[in-house]
Amino acid sequence: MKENLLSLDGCAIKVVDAARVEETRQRLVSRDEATSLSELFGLLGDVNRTRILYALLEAGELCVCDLAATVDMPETSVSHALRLLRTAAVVRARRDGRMMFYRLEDDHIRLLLDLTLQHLRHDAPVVAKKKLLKKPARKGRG
Amino acid sequence: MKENLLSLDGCAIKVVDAARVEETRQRLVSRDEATSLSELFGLLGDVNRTRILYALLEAGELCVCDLAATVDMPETSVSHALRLLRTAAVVRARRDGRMMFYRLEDDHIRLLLDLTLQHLRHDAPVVAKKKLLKKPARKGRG
DNA sequence: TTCATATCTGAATATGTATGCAGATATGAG
DNA sequence: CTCATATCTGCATACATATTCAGATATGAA
Repeated sequence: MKENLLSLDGCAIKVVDAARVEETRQRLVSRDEATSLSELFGLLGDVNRTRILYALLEAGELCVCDLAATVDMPETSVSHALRLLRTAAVVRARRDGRMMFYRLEDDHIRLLLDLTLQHLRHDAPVVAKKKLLKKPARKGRG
Repeated sequence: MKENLLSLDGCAIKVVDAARVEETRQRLVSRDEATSLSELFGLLGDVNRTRILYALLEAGELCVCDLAATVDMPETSVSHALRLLRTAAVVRARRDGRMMFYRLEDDHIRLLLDLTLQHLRHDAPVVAKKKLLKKPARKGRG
């Protein structure tokens, strides 16, 4: 009999390795941190914002209209996207006359984008792209 | 007169630095790559999945029930989350008897999680958390 | 075989989010 | 001042996504 019961907020949950669960729970990121992390990731989880960010990674700094031209999107959409990214301190804005120039906020962001792109290019398609896999087709991945 | 016109798919868009736009467009990640990248980021853009991943980062390997206990979520929710992560090759599953053990797929993922957590902890709150800024309060920014 | 356990899956709904439009704001020129 | 340009913002809707439930599958035990 390996199973144990671990009581969490008054609700008993069956666990196998209670010690490891307890230890992991203590070292786990807090809910607030997890929320912040997921909000950051969520911002990158949109194709248009992603393209904007990688455009900035390549270009260094671009104004809204050039950014819109680069990623081929209406300026309004780019502006909406940039607002979210700016609010989350993923990009930084600088005004020059009537124009706003945007660039990535810091090297953490650049590294994050670069690392993920490397991951993608080395590890092949990340997502099946379709509506998940209709068939499990669990084969060559062992 | 600095402005130029750059024609893209038959639609003229005003740009400031046409050369930089053109160069950036050529070096920009493709749409397919951007889609894959954003899908990966999108997977991390959910608090529950984020907590699951950081739990795996701490624990190394956990079965579904221990994972559920660790992050304090119903097993069904954890299973749903794991399916998405598994499909995207973010986590890897191993069966042992009736149980499935999950761990992070590779070091890219570990590095990504670690880097982002460092970014968060060094750079303070990533997102304002509220409904964006209610007041523009555009004042001291000049 | 039958039963119990651990996990998975599909469907419904409820919530969140992106997109485009219309108008607002900010800056520079005259 | 007025006008034009560059960007921003709020709102509405259309789309996507998380969550939950009920039932399915897979494995082990008897």
